[in-house]
Amino acid sequence: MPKVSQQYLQARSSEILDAAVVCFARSGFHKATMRDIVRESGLSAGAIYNLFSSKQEIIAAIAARRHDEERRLFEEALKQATVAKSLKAIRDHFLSELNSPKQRLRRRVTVQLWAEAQHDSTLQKVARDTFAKPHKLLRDLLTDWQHRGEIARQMDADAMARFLIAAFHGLVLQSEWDERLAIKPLLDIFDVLLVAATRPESGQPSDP
Amino acid sequence: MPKVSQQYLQARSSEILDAAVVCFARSGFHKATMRDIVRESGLSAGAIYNLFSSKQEIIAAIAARRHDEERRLFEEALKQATVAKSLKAIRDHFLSELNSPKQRLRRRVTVQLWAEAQHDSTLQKVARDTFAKPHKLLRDLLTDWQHRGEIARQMDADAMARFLIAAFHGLVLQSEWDERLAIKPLLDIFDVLLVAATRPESGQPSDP
Amino acid sequence: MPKVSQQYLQARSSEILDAAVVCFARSGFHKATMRDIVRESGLSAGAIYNLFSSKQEIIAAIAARRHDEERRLFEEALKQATVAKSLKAIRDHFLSELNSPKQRLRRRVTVQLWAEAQHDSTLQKVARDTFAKPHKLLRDLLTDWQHRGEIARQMDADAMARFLIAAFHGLVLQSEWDERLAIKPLLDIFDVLLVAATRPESGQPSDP
Amino acid sequence: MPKVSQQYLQARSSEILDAAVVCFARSGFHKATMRDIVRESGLSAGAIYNLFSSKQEIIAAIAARRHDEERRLFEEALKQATVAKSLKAIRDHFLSELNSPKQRLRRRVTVQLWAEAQHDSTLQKVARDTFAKPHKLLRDLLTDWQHRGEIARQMDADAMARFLIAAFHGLVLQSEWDERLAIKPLLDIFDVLLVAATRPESGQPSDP
DNA sequence: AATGAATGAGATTTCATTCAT
DNA sequence: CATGAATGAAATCTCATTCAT
Repeated sequence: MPKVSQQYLQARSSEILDAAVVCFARSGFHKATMRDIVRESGLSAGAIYNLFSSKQEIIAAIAARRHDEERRLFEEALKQATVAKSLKAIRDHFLSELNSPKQRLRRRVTVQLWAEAQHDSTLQKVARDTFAKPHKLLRDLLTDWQHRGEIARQMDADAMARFLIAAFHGLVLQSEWDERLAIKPLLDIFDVLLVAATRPESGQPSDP
Repeated sequence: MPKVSQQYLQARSSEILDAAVVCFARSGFHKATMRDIVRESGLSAGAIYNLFSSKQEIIAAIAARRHDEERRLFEEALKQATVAKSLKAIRDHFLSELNSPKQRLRRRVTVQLWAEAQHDSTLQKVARDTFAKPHKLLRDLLTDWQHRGEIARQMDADAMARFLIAAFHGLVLQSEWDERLAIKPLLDIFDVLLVAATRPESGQPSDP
Repeated sequence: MPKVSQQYLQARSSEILDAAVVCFARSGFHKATMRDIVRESGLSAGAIYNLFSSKQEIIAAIAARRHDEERRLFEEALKQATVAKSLKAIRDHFLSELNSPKQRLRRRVTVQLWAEAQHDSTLQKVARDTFAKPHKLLRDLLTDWQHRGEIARQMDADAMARFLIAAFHGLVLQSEWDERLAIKPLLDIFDVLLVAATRPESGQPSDP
Repeated sequence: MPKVSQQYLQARSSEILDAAVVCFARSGFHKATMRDIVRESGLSAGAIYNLFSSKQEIIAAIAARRHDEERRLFEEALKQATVAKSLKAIRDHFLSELNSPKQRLRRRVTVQLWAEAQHDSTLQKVARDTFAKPHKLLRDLLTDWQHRGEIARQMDADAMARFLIAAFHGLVLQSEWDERLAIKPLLDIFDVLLVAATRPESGQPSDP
């Protein structure tokens, strides 16, 4: 007979992570103290250390949670009927998230994870995967499109996928620097890029 | 009549910042200690504190230096004879920097500055400016192109500039995650996007 | 339901203050280090900082404790049946304390508090109060005596109270400079002053 | 041939001590830094260290200067024609100094010297002497008076001198705590005490 | 299981003093 | 002699983590 249900533990863990995200978004990984997280979560230090063996592990758990969400999101998008619709779903998700106040904390912590991953091999692995998996899915989507002939064959799908994801990441930063980032024009730019890719002749870029 | 020349002090400051960048790139702003910087610089703690009144101020000075370099770089690019050449200079600079080992430390610290700026108003201001100035210059460059009729008028120059810079920033992250990021395909993608912009629905080809 | 009782915390605080007094008496506020206090108290740095948020706050707590003791002491003295007995109690307390070795540490720290209060507004307030309350009580005691006609009406009770307290304070210094200060002759001088006050020019002898 | 005249050095030393007194009065011995004194004096660190080999030595020189002034003052007072006039001169000097704004810095530093002397044997010696010499002179003055029969023989001249000096010292503290200390009533109290001493019968104190 | 007081290594910063120029 | 940049020992305080209750 388990002392507490698995479910209870998971809920408890989740609460802790939520509290930690609030603290980290507010003060950063290093300025936020365990005491802050204790206070924010309403639990005790001991209770937290029963579920996470260190502050670093809390950060890792946040990163892992992010990773899962990202993966699920891409998987959802890929269920669309056509490649075009899938791309549109991805586009819409990322861009609309950009100035959702509800996602603000999440975005702030994401930027910190990029920095922290430089010096923590666990986070590094998660960060790489969080990029690699969507990158692969997006690349395959574009490749699929190419094979169907709807997109220039000479277009490098891998690079295009990289480029799109890079832009999404860069826009996360811009949403930090500019509270009221206009999304609509960015949606259009995104489309321009994809439309460009669908014009075979554009595959041979001119010298701008 | 100062005992030591302005030039000497500037050189000394610069040495300190270089040492600090090495330490910060290696361990991160928070795990790198002042003692590390003292050791790396070969100076004494006091000598450093004569020029910078806190660790945070060293970080701010690194950010300011970055800001200046970025600005100078864009100004150089804008001296090119044509808009197309200016864009090419910018593209080449950013993309070639991406896997220059010499710039590796710099890139790592840049990512940390993004995170740190969230909780330090001085850095925040510098970060915003470091984005805003290039953004404005690039936007004006594209607008200029539009006015000359070499680019579709319905293209939103502001958003396009944002998007390009976002991609550069995002690629800085990817260069962290993938040591051997292939640059050539990305150069091509960049061109595709610009070509796309020059080939509006009206189908009028742009300046080659 | 606190994990440790209020009483326990108070006892712990008191131990820390005792240890601090030993260190401060030995080396002075500035030459005594927190490490000294940690060692002397047998606790850890963290345990001390849980109860006092800075070294300065420890000093303030010592001053406050002194203030309370002084107040209590005067209140005790005032419970005596007659004004004359109250004055005698006060006189005896202050003068006998002067070369009590047990109070030696306390006296040394008192002198330091006078100096420290010049540059710390919290201590300044406490120092002022520690003087003002006894001064008021003593003044009122003397005034009471005047109203009963047992002391010359032209005597300035406020100034007399000031003068007596000044002498007590000055003798604290002398006890520093002269380890074997003779108390008896000072008791006599004190009485002379009071007797003088009771024999105004009108030559009416006072209450014996 | 002396590089610089003796006189010049003395003037320079004096300037340094003046600057130091300003700094010490403002911030206390420990919070005032050598850099503060350098700035206040308008000299360089090296120039100061040529004349004083340490900060502690500057403090000692301030104490010594005080000592000399005090001694000179008493010697002046003793030149008066009668004992009564000498006492009056001493009384007037000390009490009038109490709220002279010009002497304010001096008084503040005096209090600090009392504290500092506890942990510096050089200062301790000076402090003791600064008390002992006036004490002896005052005691002898009172004894002289006794021998002339103008004061009760059973009065303890030593204790009376101690008591008076104690009161002067205590009033220095009160002038710190009460910016507008009224002097006149204190002058009167002082006189009452001396008058009491001149009444032989008061030598046998009653029990107050 | 839960609690939160205690731990103590280690971080940043200061500042009296020196000495090359 | 004067200067003031450099030194570096040492001080205060923090905070992730533990463990007796």
